[in-house]
Amino acid sequence: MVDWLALPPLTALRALAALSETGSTVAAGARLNVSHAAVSQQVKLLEERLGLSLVDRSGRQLALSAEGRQIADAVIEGLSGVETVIARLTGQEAARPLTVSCTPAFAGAFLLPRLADFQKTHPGQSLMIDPTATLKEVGPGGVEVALRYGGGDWPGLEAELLILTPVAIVAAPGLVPGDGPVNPADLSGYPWLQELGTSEASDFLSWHGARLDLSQGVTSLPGNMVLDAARDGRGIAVIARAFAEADIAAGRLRLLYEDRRKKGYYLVTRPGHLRPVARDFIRWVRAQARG
Amino acid sequence: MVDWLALPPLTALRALAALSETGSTVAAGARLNVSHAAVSQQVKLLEERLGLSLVDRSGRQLALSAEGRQIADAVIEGLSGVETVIARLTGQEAARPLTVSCTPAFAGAFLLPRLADFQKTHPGQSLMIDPTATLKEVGPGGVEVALRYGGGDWPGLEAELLILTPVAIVAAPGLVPGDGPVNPADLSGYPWLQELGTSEASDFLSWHGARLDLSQGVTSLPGNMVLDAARDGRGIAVIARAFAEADIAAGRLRLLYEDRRKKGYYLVTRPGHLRPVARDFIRWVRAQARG
DNA sequence: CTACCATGTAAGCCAGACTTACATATTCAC
DNA sequence: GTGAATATGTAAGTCTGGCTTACATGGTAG
Repeated sequence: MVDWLALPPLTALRALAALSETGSTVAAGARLNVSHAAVSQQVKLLEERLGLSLVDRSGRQLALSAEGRQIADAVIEGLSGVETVIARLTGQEAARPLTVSCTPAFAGAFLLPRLADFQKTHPGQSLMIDPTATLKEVGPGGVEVALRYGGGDWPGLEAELLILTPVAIVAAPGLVPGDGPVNPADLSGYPWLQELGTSEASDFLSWHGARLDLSQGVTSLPGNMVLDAARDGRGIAVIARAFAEADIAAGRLRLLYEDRRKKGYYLVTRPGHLRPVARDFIRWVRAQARG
Repeated sequence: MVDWLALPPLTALRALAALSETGSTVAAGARLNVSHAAVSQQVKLLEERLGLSLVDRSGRQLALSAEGRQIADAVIEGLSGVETVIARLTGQEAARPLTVSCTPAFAGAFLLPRLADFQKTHPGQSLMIDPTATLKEVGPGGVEVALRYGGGDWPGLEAELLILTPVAIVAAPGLVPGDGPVNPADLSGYPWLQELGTSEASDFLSWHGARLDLSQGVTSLPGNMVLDAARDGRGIAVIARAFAEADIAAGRLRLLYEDRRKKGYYLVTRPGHLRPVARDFIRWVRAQARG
């Protein structure tokens, strides 16, 4: 147990150590990036504090006394250990790939198609994508950035809105003819489509399930196959509107209903420091979302 | 080789270490005698500096991350080593007897008769007397204080005049009758007396030797026997005047000649810090010399 | 003798370290 | 549920330890 209050000023110990390494106040000052006078005064203060003679001043050049040397050696050894640990940790951290957690929908629709650009604009930075339907634990040493769909209110985490996009119900015009919004409760007798392994649609369905006619079943399909099946008129799709936007605009899909809740894709991080690679990634994702 | 400039602020490292020991900014602050806010800010600065997340802030109470713990452990270990060395050195130094070097004449005439008083007024302090005719090396770890006879100009050392006392030539009035000063060259046919093992008289004799009649020889006697022999008329004594002062005043010895050179007994130390026991001793000797 | 270099000291400056005040969140007891 | 206690963070102001600057002294080399 170190008695912190009894320990002499660390600045003075450091000055003695640098003097020990160099044998000169001028050189020690250069090492510490201070003037020789600062070193001289710190060492003198240390002598007074400890009641020891740490320096032999009988010659023109200073020499450390036996006591001075012992203390300086201990300081150098101690702080050398600290330096080593820090170098190891910051080195590890710098080299470790960034782990990004996101839904498979987002990975497939947004991230993977753009990954080559990130790698081109950020050479040497590596990325690991952890595709999960649920929010993974976010924090140092694991998932550092999550791209999640939701309302942005994850407790203990910081969330920055990336793309505001509600869940939408869409269908091919041929399947559900007509114009304008439809009350979801009126959509009966249709098969439903959702994306396999994501939470966006299933959250919506579990929220609205009591009010929908799901008697014809809900089919879960992976990735873009939901959109394909919807366009082909094989069912009503529940999907994040952003992903259906192009088809809606082109008239291939009709927007039947849009969820009122403000939901979207967020950049989610844990409060605390982010590594440079994480910060780079966040900046890049922002730019990509802005398009 | 520690890269001093790359090392983070030692104050911040210390704050992290104290936080690691306590798990609370408030308790760490108490340990360091600073406010909790100081600890909080230092740790945060350290995180920013290193680009690492050192603390897990997800709960009410702080917990160190794996990295934070590693660094804190290294700091504690390193400074604990420094603390141990310092404790050992200051402990040793405090307990080590003070070594005082002086001429046998001074030891016999001044120091030893008074030693009981020093020991009475400074319980627990121990003294070692190193009686030598010549000036011993003065410095930390060895002779810390010397009581020397001379002109006070020892290079590289600090000298404080204690007793100004020239060398004197004295003799019993019966041996050398008369009154007033005598030219030393006129003292021929007499045997001479000096103190054995001291430098005061022998320095004088070697300085004046060419001008004195030493044909009847120079007898070296220990300690007070010089004064005894002089009083008995067995020879002319060369001695520091201070030691013959009482006999001169009482008329037992006649002052024949007094050296012009300003010489005396000096407290001699090496520049640098003195241990408390050395400082106590010096203070005491001063008081004793003042009478 | 001059120039250069090393160290020490004193005095003034100033930025890092700290305090203080306030805010927010959590926990506990009633 | 409410209020009190406790923990941490943040911002802004304070202050003092650490530093710079200027000067002095001493040693060395040419």
